[in-house]
Amino acid sequence: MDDKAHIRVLINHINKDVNLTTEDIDRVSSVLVFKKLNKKEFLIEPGDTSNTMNFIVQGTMRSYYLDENAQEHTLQLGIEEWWINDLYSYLSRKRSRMYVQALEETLLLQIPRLELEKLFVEIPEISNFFRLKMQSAYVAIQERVIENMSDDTYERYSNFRKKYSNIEQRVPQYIIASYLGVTPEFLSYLRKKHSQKHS
Amino acid sequence: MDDKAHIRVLINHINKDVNLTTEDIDRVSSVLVFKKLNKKEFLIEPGDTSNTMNFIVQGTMRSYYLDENAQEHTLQLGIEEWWINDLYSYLSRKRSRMYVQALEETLLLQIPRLELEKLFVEIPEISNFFRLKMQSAYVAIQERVIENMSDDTYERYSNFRKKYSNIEQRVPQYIIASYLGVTPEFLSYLRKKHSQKHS
DNA sequence: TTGACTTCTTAAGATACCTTAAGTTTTTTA
DNA sequence: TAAAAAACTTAAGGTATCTTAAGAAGTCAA
Repeated sequence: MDDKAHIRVLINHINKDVNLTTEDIDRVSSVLVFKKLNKKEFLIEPGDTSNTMNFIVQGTMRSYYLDENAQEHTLQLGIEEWWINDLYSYLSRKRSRMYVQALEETLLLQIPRLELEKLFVEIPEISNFFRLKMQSAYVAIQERVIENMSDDTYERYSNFRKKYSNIEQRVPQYIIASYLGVTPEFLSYLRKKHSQKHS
Repeated sequence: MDDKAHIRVLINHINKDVNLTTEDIDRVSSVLVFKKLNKKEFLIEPGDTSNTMNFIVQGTMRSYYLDENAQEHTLQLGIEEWWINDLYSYLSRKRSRMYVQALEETLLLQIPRLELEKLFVEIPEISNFFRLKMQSAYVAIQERVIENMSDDTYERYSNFRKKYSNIEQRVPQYIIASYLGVTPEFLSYLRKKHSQKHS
Protein backbone atom coordinates (compact mmCIF):
# COMPACT_ATOMS: atom_id res chain seq x y z
CA MET A 1 0.00 0.00 0.00
CA ASP A 2 1.31 3.45 -0.87
CA ASP A 3 0.92 6.75 0.96
CA LYS A 4 -2.19 7.73 -0.94
CA ALA A 5 -3.94 4.49 -0.08
CA HIS A 6 -3.00 4.94 3.59
CA ILE A 7 -4.44 8.43 3.59
CA ARG A 8 -7.57 7.06 1.95
CA VAL A 9 -7.98 4.67 4.91
CA LEU A 10 -8.03 7.60 7.30
CA ILE A 11 -10.37 9.67 5.15
CA ASN A 12 -12.80 6.76 4.84
CA HIS A 13 -12.61 6.32 8.59
CA ILE A 14 -13.58 9.96 9.13
CA ASN A 15 -16.29 9.82 6.49
CA LYS A 16 -18.06 7.05 8.37
CA ASP A 17 -19.13 9.66 10.91
CA VAL A 18 -19.22 12.96 8.99
CA ASN A 19 -19.19 14.20 5.41
CA LEU A 20 -16.06 15.82 4.02
CA THR A 21 -16.08 17.60 0.68
CA THR A 22 -13.28 17.04 -1.83
CA GLU A 23 -11.68 20.28 -0.72
CA ASP A 24 -11.95 19.25 2.92
CA ILE A 25 -10.19 16.00 2.08
CA ASP A 26 -7.35 17.81 0.35
CA ARG A 27 -7.02 20.23 3.22
CA VAL A 28 -6.93 17.44 5.80
CA SER A 29 -4.51 15.41 3.71
CA SER A 30 -2.15 18.37 3.54
CA VAL A 31 -1.47 18.32 7.29
CA LEU A 32 -0.94 14.57 7.75
CA VAL A 33 2.41 13.18 8.81
CA PHE A 34 3.50 9.57 8.48
CA LYS A 35 5.34 7.95 11.34
CA LYS A 36 6.80 4.48 11.34
CA LEU A 37 7.61 2.67 14.58
CA ASN A 38 9.56 -0.53 15.06
CA LYS A 39 8.35 -3.21 17.40
CA LYS A 40 8.78 -2.03 21.02
CA GLU A 41 9.57 1.51 19.91
CA PHE A 42 7.98 4.33 21.89
CA LEU A 43 5.80 7.07 20.46
CA ILE A 44 5.53 8.78 23.84
CA GLU A 45 7.59 8.33 26.98
CA PRO A 46 7.18 9.88 30.43
CA GLY A 47 8.22 13.52 30.29
CA ASP A 48 7.12 13.97 26.68
CA THR A 49 4.18 16.15 25.76
CA SER A 50 1.80 14.74 23.21
CA ASN A 51 1.45 17.06 20.25
CA THR A 52 -0.31 14.90 17.72
CA MET A 53 -3.42 12.86 17.17
CA ASN A 54 -2.31 9.41 16.03
CA PHE A 55 -4.25 7.12 13.73
CA ILE A 56 -3.04 3.54 13.35
CA VAL A 57 -2.85 2.60 9.67
CA GLN A 58 -1.11 -0.72 10.28
CA GLY A 59 0.13 -2.41 13.44
CA THR A 60 -0.61 -2.65 17.15
CA MET A 61 -0.04 -0.05 19.87
CA ARG A 62 -0.62 0.25 23.57
CA SER A 63 -0.43 2.94 26.23
CA TYR A 64 0.69 2.06 29.74
CA TYR A 65 2.32 3.54 32.78
CA LEU A 66 4.46 2.27 35.64
CA ASP A 67 3.18 2.52 39.19
CA GLU A 68 5.37 3.19 42.22
CA ASN A 69 6.31 -0.52 42.30
CA ALA A 70 7.34 -0.41 38.66
CA GLN A 71 4.32 -2.50 37.71
CA GLU A 72 2.99 -1.93 34.23
CA HIS A 73 -0.66 -0.95 33.80
CA THR A 74 -2.03 -0.98 30.28
CA LEU A 75 -4.65 1.68 29.67
CA GLN A 76 -5.36 1.41 26.00
CA LEU A 77 -4.74 -1.04 23.19
CA GLY A 78 -5.18 -0.28 19.53
CA ILE A 79 -4.93 -1.81 16.08
CA GLU A 80 -5.68 -0.66 12.53
CA GLU A 81 -8.13 2.26 12.34
CA TRP A 82 -7.94 3.09 16.03
CA TRP A 83 -6.65 6.31 17.52
CA ILE A 84 -3.93 6.05 20.15
CA ASN A 85 -2.60 8.80 22.39
CA ASP A 86 -2.12 10.05 25.90
CA LEU A 87 -5.16 12.30 25.71
CA TYR A 88 -4.38 13.66 29.16
CA SER A 89 -1.13 15.12 27.91
CA TYR A 90 -2.53 16.16 24.54
CA LEU A 91 -5.49 17.99 26.04
CA SER A 92 -3.88 19.46 29.12
CA ARG A 93 -0.59 20.37 27.40
CA LYS A 94 1.26 18.80 30.32
CA ARG A 95 4.02 16.23 30.36
CA SER A 96 2.90 12.65 30.04
CA ARG A 97 3.48 10.03 32.69
CA MET A 98 2.77 7.31 30.16
CA TYR A 99 4.44 5.16 27.60
CA VAL A 100 2.78 4.78 24.22
CA GLN A 101 4.47 1.92 22.47
CA ALA A 102 4.30 -0.15 19.30
CA LEU A 103 3.75 -3.86 19.92
CA GLU A 104 4.47 -4.69 16.29
CA GLU A 105 6.04 -2.69 13.49
CA THR A 106 3.43 0.03 13.16
CA LEU A 107 2.54 2.80 10.74
CA LEU A 108 0.78 5.89 12.05
CA LEU A 109 -0.83 8.87 10.39
CA GLN A 110 -0.46 11.89 12.63
CA ILE A 111 -2.23 15.23 12.79
CA PRO A 112 -0.18 17.89 14.59
CA ARG A 113 -2.18 19.66 17.29
CA LEU A 114 -1.78 23.19 15.96
CA GLU A 115 -2.82 22.09 12.48
CA LEU A 116 -5.81 20.29 13.92
CA GLU A 117 -6.93 23.39 15.78
CA LYS A 118 -6.84 25.30 12.53
CA LEU A 119 -8.88 22.53 10.89
CA PHE A 120 -11.47 22.80 13.65
CA VAL A 121 -12.07 26.41 12.67
CA GLU A 122 -11.96 25.88 8.93
CA ILE A 123 -13.92 22.61 8.73
CA PRO A 124 -16.74 22.23 11.24
CA GLU A 125 -17.15 18.59 10.21
CA ILE A 126 -13.67 17.86 11.52
CA SER A 127 -14.58 19.52 14.79
CA ASN A 128 -17.73 17.38 14.92
CA PHE A 129 -15.78 14.25 14.14
CA PHE A 130 -13.40 14.75 17.04
CA ARG A 131 -16.23 15.70 19.35
CA LEU A 132 -17.85 12.37 18.53
CA LYS A 133 -14.57 10.54 19.07
CA MET A 134 -14.12 12.31 22.38
CA GLN A 135 -17.61 11.28 23.43
CA SER A 136 -17.09 7.65 22.58
CA ALA A 137 -13.73 7.70 24.34
CA TYR A 138 -15.50 8.97 27.44
CA VAL A 139 -18.26 6.40 27.22
CA ALA A 140 -15.73 3.60 26.69
CA ILE A 141 -13.62 4.58 29.66
CA GLN A 142 -16.66 4.94 31.91
CA GLU A 143 -17.71 1.47 30.79
CA ARG A 144 -14.32 0.31 31.93
CA VAL A 145 -14.61 1.87 35.37
CA ILE A 146 -17.97 0.18 35.81
CA GLU A 147 -16.69 -3.18 34.66
CA ASN A 148 -13.62 -3.01 36.89
CA MET A 149 -15.79 -2.34 39.91
CA SER A 150 -18.44 -4.97 39.41
CA ASP A 151 -17.35 -8.03 37.49
CA ASP A 152 -14.95 -10.66 38.76
CA THR A 153 -11.67 -11.09 36.98
CA TYR A 154 -12.57 -14.05 34.86
CA GLU A 155 -15.70 -12.35 33.62
CA ARG A 156 -13.68 -9.28 32.74
CA TYR A 157 -11.28 -11.50 30.82
CA SER A 158 -14.19 -13.06 28.93
CA ASN A 159 -15.63 -9.65 28.13
CA PHE A 160 -12.23 -8.52 26.96
CA ARG A 161 -11.97 -11.48 24.61
CA LYS A 162 -15.43 -10.86 23.22
CA LYS A 163 -14.93 -7.15 22.80
CA TYR A 164 -11.39 -7.29 21.44
CA SER A 165 -11.35 -10.68 19.78
CA ASN A 166 -9.33 -9.18 16.93
CA ILE A 167 -6.74 -7.74 19.32
CA GLU A 168 -6.48 -10.60 21.76
CA GLN A 169 -4.55 -12.83 19.41
CA ARG A 170 -1.97 -10.18 18.63
CA VAL A 171 -1.09 -9.19 22.18
CA PRO A 172 0.85 -11.20 24.80
CA GLN A 173 -1.04 -12.51 27.82
CA TYR A 174 0.96 -10.45 30.29
CA ILE A 175 -0.21 -7.27 28.60
CA ILE A 176 -3.80 -8.44 28.78
CA ALA A 177 -3.22 -9.17 32.46
CA SER A 178 -1.86 -5.64 32.96
CA TYR A 179 -4.93 -4.30 31.14
CA LEU A 180 -7.25 -6.26 33.41
CA GLY A 181 -5.29 -5.28 36.50
CA VAL A 182 -4.12 -8.72 37.61
CA THR A 183 -0.81 -10.54 37.62
CA PRO A 184 0.05 -12.75 34.65
CA GLU A 185 0.30 -15.68 37.06
CA PHE A 186 -3.24 -15.20 38.22
CA LEU A 187 -4.59 -14.80 34.70
CA SER A 188 -2.82 -18.00 33.75
CA TYR A 189 -4.40 -19.75 36.72
CA LEU A 190 -7.87 -18.52 35.71
CA ARG A 191 -7.42 -19.59 32.12
CA LYS A 192 -6.49 -23.08 33.19
CA LYS A 193 -9.30 -23.36 35.70
CA HIS A 194 -11.86 -22.41 33.06
CA SER A 195 -10.47 -24.43 30.20
CA GLN A 196 -10.74 -27.49 32.46
CA LYS A 197 -14.31 -26.66 33.38
CA HIS A 198 -15.34 -26.24 29.74
CA SER A 199 -13.76 -29.35 28.22
CA MET B 1 -31.07 33.63 47.01
CA ASP B 2 -33.52 34.24 44.19
CA ASP B 3 -33.64 32.80 40.68
CA LYS B 4 -31.61 35.60 39.17
CA ALA B 5 -28.82 35.09 41.67
CA HIS B 6 -28.82 31.35 40.97
CA ILE B 7 -28.55 31.98 37.25
CA ARG B 8 -25.71 34.38 37.94
CA VAL B 9 -23.83 31.54 39.68
CA LEU B 10 -24.04 29.44 36.53
CA ILE B 11 -23.08 32.32 34.25
CA ASN B 12 -20.06 33.13 36.40
CA HIS B 13 -19.11 29.49 36.34
CA ILE B 14 -19.18 29.47 32.53
CA ASN B 15 -17.36 32.77 32.33
CA LYS B 16 -14.40 31.34 34.21
CA ASP B 17 -13.52 29.39 31.07
CA VAL B 18 -14.94 31.44 28.20
CA ASN B 19 -16.30 34.92 27.53
CA LEU B 20 -20.01 35.44 27.05
CA THR B 21 -21.40 38.74 25.82
CA THR B 22 -24.46 40.27 27.48
CA GLU B 23 -26.63 38.95 24.66
CA ASP B 24 -25.11 35.48 25.03
CA ILE B 25 -25.96 35.58 28.71
CA ASP B 26 -29.58 36.50 28.02
CA ARG B 27 -29.83 33.81 25.38
CA VAL B 28 -28.40 31.16 27.68
CA SER B 29 -30.57 32.30 30.56
CA SER B 30 -33.67 31.96 28.42
CA VAL B 31 -33.28 28.17 28.10
CA LEU B 32 -32.50 27.36 31.74
CA VAL B 33 -34.88 25.28 33.82
CA PHE B 34 -34.89 25.04 37.61
CA LYS B 35 -35.32 21.67 39.23
CA LYS B 36 -35.60 21.02 42.94
CA LEU B 37 -34.94 17.59 44.42
CA ASN B 38 -35.64 16.37 47.93
CA LYS B 39 -33.10 14.33 49.81
CA LYS B 40 -32.88 10.84 48.26
CA GLU B 41 -34.98 11.87 45.28
CA PHE B 42 -33.85 10.62 41.88
CA LEU B 43 -33.08 12.78 38.87
CA ILE B 44 -32.44 9.74 36.68
CA GLU B 45 -33.37 6.11 37.22
CA PRO B 46 -32.56 3.03 35.13
CA GLY B 47 -34.66 3.09 31.98
CA ASP B 48 -34.73 6.88 31.77
CA THR B 49 -32.92 8.74 29.03
CA SER B 50 -30.98 11.81 30.08
CA ASN B 51 -32.17 14.87 28.20
CA THR B 52 -30.55 17.68 30.15
CA MET B 53 -27.24 19.00 31.33
CA ASN B 54 -27.53 19.53 35.08
CA PHE B 55 -25.66 22.16 37.07
CA ILE B 56 -25.79 21.95 40.86
CA VAL B 57 -26.65 25.34 42.35
CA GLN B 58 -27.08 24.06 45.88
CA GLY B 59 -26.86 20.57 47.36
CA THR B 60 -25.13 17.23 46.85
CA MET B 61 -25.71 14.63 44.16
CA ARG B 62 -24.32 11.29 43.17
CA SER B 63 -24.60 8.85 40.29
CA TYR B 64 -24.41 5.13 40.92
CA TYR B 65 -25.54 1.81 39.54
CA LEU B 66 -26.38 -1.59 40.92
CA ASP B 67 -24.35 -4.60 39.86
CA GLU B 68 -25.75 -8.10 39.39
CA ASN B 69 -25.51 -8.66 43.17
CA ALA B 70 -27.45 -5.48 43.88
CA GLN B 71 -24.30 -3.81 45.16
CA GLU B 72 -24.16 -0.04 44.73
CA HIS B 73 -21.22 1.45 42.87
CA THR B 74 -20.88 5.21 43.02
CA LEU B 75 -19.46 6.71 39.86
CA GLN B 76 -19.67 10.41 40.43
CA LEU B 77 -20.24 12.78 43.33
CA GLY B 78 -21.02 16.45 43.02
CA ILE B 79 -21.71 19.58 45.04
CA GLU B 80 -22.32 23.25 44.24
CA GLU B 81 -21.01 24.32 40.84
CA TRP B 82 -20.46 20.81 39.55
CA TRP B 83 -22.21 19.20 36.64
CA ILE B 84 -23.92 15.86 37.23
CA ASN B 85 -25.39 13.50 34.67
CA ASP B 86 -25.27 10.09 33.11
CA LEU B 87 -23.22 11.30 30.17
CA TYR B 88 -23.44 7.87 28.60
CA SER B 89 -27.19 8.20 28.27
CA TYR B 90 -27.09 11.89 27.38
CA LEU B 91 -24.53 11.44 24.62
CA SER B 92 -25.65 8.09 23.21
CA ARG B 93 -29.40 8.84 23.47
CA LYS B 94 -29.85 5.43 25.07
CA ARG B 95 -31.58 4.42 28.26
CA SER B 96 -29.56 4.84 31.41
CA ARG B 97 -28.59 1.97 33.66
CA MET B 98 -27.80 4.43 36.43
CA TYR B 99 -29.37 6.25 39.30
CA VAL B 100 -28.63 9.95 39.70
CA GLN B 101 -29.77 10.96 43.14
CA ALA B 102 -29.82 13.92 45.52
CA LEU B 103 -28.03 13.24 48.80
CA GLU B 104 -29.39 16.47 50.31
CA GLU B 105 -32.17 18.77 49.22
CA THR B 106 -30.71 20.01 45.97
CA LEU B 107 -31.37 22.77 43.45
CA LEU B 108 -30.34 22.21 39.84
CA LEU B 109 -30.19 24.44 36.81
CA GLN B 110 -30.87 22.39 33.71
CA ILE B 111 -30.19 22.95 30.04
CA PRO B 112 -32.39 20.79 27.79
CA ARG B 113 -30.39 18.94 25.19
CA LEU B 114 -32.17 20.30 22.12
CA GLU B 115 -31.80 23.86 23.40
CA LEU B 116 -28.14 23.24 24.10
CA GLU B 117 -27.55 21.99 20.57
CA LYS B 118 -29.06 25.20 19.24
CA LEU B 119 -26.79 27.18 21.57
CA PHE B 120 -23.76 25.31 20.24
CA VAL B 121 -24.55 26.66 16.78
CA GLU B 122 -25.48 30.18 17.86
CA ILE B 123 -22.75 30.74 20.46
CA PRO B 124 -19.40 29.13 19.71
CA GLU B 125 -18.20 30.02 23.20
CA ILE B 126 -20.82 27.69 24.65
CA SER B 127 -19.62 24.97 22.37
CA ASN B 128 -16.07 25.62 23.53
CA PHE B 129 -17.12 25.59 27.15
CA PHE B 130 -18.68 22.15 26.89
CA ARG B 131 -15.77 20.84 24.88
CA LEU B 132 -13.51 21.90 27.75
CA LYS B 133 -15.83 20.29 30.29
CA MET B 134 -15.90 17.12 28.25
CA GLN B 135 -12.13 17.07 28.15
CA SER B 136 -11.74 17.51 31.87
CA ALA B 137 -14.37 14.84 32.48
CA TYR B 138 -12.31 12.49 30.36
CA VAL B 139 -9.06 13.35 32.09
CA ALA B 140 -10.69 12.94 35.50
CA ILE B 141 -12.12 9.54 34.71
CA GLN B 142 -8.84 8.33 33.23
CA GLU B 143 -7.14 9.48 36.40
CA ARG B 144 -9.58 7.32 38.27
CA VAL B 145 -8.87 4.22 36.20
CA ILE B 146 -5.17 4.72 36.84
CA GLU B 147 -5.66 5.20 40.55
CA ASN B 148 -7.92 2.19 40.89
CA MET B 149 -5.33 0.01 39.25
CA SER B 150 -2.24 1.11 41.10
CA ASP B 151 -2.85 2.42 44.59
CA ASP B 152 -3.94 0.35 47.56
CA THR B 153 -7.28 1.09 49.12
CA TYR B 154 -6.08 3.23 51.98
CA GLU B 155 -4.05 5.39 49.65
CA ARG B 156 -7.07 5.81 47.40
CA TYR B 157 -9.08 6.84 50.43
CA SER B 158 -6.43 9.40 51.38
CA ASN B 159 -6.35 10.75 47.85
CA PHE B 160 -10.11 10.96 47.88
CA ARG B 161 -10.06 12.97 51.09
CA LYS B 162 -7.44 15.32 49.72
CA LYS B 163 -9.14 15.78 46.38
CA TYR B 164 -12.70 16.05 47.69
CA SER B 165 -12.15 17.44 51.18
CA ASN B 166 -15.24 19.63 50.70
CA ILE B 167 -17.38 16.69 49.69
CA GLU B 168 -16.12 14.11 52.14
CA GLN B 169 -17.83 15.69 55.12
CA ARG B 170 -21.21 15.81 53.43
CA VAL B 171 -21.37 12.23 52.21
CA PRO B 172 -21.85 9.07 54.29
CA GLN B 173 -18.92 6.68 54.60
CA TYR B 174 -20.75 3.84 52.88
CA ILE B 175 -21.10 5.94 49.77
CA ILE B 176 -17.41 6.76 49.86
CA ALA B 177 -16.75 3.03 50.21
CA SER B 178 -18.92 2.36 47.17
CA TYR B 179 -17.00 5.05 45.29
CA LEU B 180 -13.68 3.47 46.21
CA GLY B 181 -14.97 0.00 45.40
CA VAL B 182 -14.69 -1.60 48.85
CA THR B 183 -17.18 -2.66 51.50
CA PRO B 184 -18.07 -0.17 54.24
CA GLU B 185 -16.75 -2.68 56.78
CA PHE B 186 -13.35 -2.75 55.18
CA LEU B 187 -13.18 1.03 54.89
CA SER B 188 -14.06 1.27 58.55
CA TYR B 189 -11.29 -1.16 59.40
CA LEU B 190 -8.77 0.87 57.40
CA ARG B 191 -9.85 4.12 59.01
CA LYS B 192 -9.32 2.68 62.45
CA LYS B 193 -5.99 1.11 61.60
CA HIS B 194 -4.67 4.42 60.32
CA SER B 195 -6.10 6.64 63.02
CA GLN B 196 -4.28 4.46 65.54
CA LYS B 197 -1.04 4.68 63.62
CA HIS B 198 -1.23 8.48 63.38
CA SER B 199 -2.14 9.34 66.99
C1' DT C 1 20.42 -23.87 14.23
C1' DT C 2 21.77 -22.81 18.54
C1' DG C 3 21.79 -19.82 22.32
C1' DA C 4 19.60 -15.95 24.50
C1' DC C 5 15.75 -13.72 25.62
C1' DT C 6 10.81 -13.32 26.29
C1' DT C 7 6.54 -15.20 27.62
C1' DC C 8 3.68 -18.58 29.97
C1' DT C 9 2.71 -21.93 33.57
C1' DT C 10 2.70 -24.21 38.11
C1' DA C 11 2.57 -24.26 42.95
C1' DA C 12 3.21 -22.91 47.89
C1' DG C 13 2.69 -19.56 51.21
C1' DA C 14 1.17 -14.75 52.28
C1' DT C 15 -2.14 -10.90 52.43
C1' DA C 16 -5.87 -7.83 51.15
C1' DC C 17 -10.41 -7.72 51.07
C1' DC C 18 -15.02 -9.92 51.65
C1' DT C 19 -19.03 -12.07 54.19
C1' DT C 20 -21.77 -12.49 57.94
C1' DA C 21 -23.53 -11.13 62.10
C1' DA C 22 -24.09 -8.46 65.97
C1' DG C 23 -23.68 -4.33 68.64
C1' DT C 24 -23.12 0.90 68.86
C1' DT C 25 -23.76 5.47 67.40
C1' DT C 26 -26.04 8.98 64.74
C1' DT C 27 -29.83 10.90 62.26
C1' DT C 28 -34.57 11.19 61.03
C1' DT C 29 -39.34 11.15 61.87
C1' DA C 30 -43.55 11.21 64.35
C1' DT D 1 -38.33 13.80 72.86
C1' DA D 2 -38.99 8.90 72.06
C1' DA D 3 -38.97 5.46 68.66
C1' DA D 4 -37.46 4.03 64.31
C1' DA D 5 -34.28 4.07 60.76
C1' DA D 6 -29.83 4.74 58.89
C1' DA D 7 -24.98 4.61 59.28
C1' DC D 8 -20.83 2.96 61.44
C1' DT D 9 -17.89 -0.36 63.90
C1' DT D 10 -15.96 -4.77 65.46
C1' DA D 11 -14.54 -9.32 64.88
C1' DA D 12 -14.20 -14.17 63.11
C1' DG D 13 -13.67 -16.99 59.34
C1' DG D 14 -13.40 -17.34 54.26
C1' DT D 15 -11.85 -16.36 49.45
C1' DA D 16 -9.55 -13.94 45.68
C1' DT D 17 -5.49 -12.36 44.37
C1' DC D 18 -0.52 -11.57 45.07
C1' DT D 19 4.45 -12.88 45.75
C1' DT D 20 8.14 -15.59 44.92
C1' DA D 21 10.52 -18.95 42.59
C1' DA D 22 11.37 -22.21 39.30
C1' DG D 23 10.79 -24.63 35.11
C1' DA D 24 8.68 -25.07 30.34
C1' DA D 25 7.57 -23.26 25.98
C1' DG D 26 7.95 -20.04 22.42
C1' DT D 27 10.41 -16.41 19.71
C1' DC D 28 14.32 -13.75 18.14
C1' DA D 29 18.95 -12.93 16.71
C1' DA D 30 23.58 -14.25 15.45
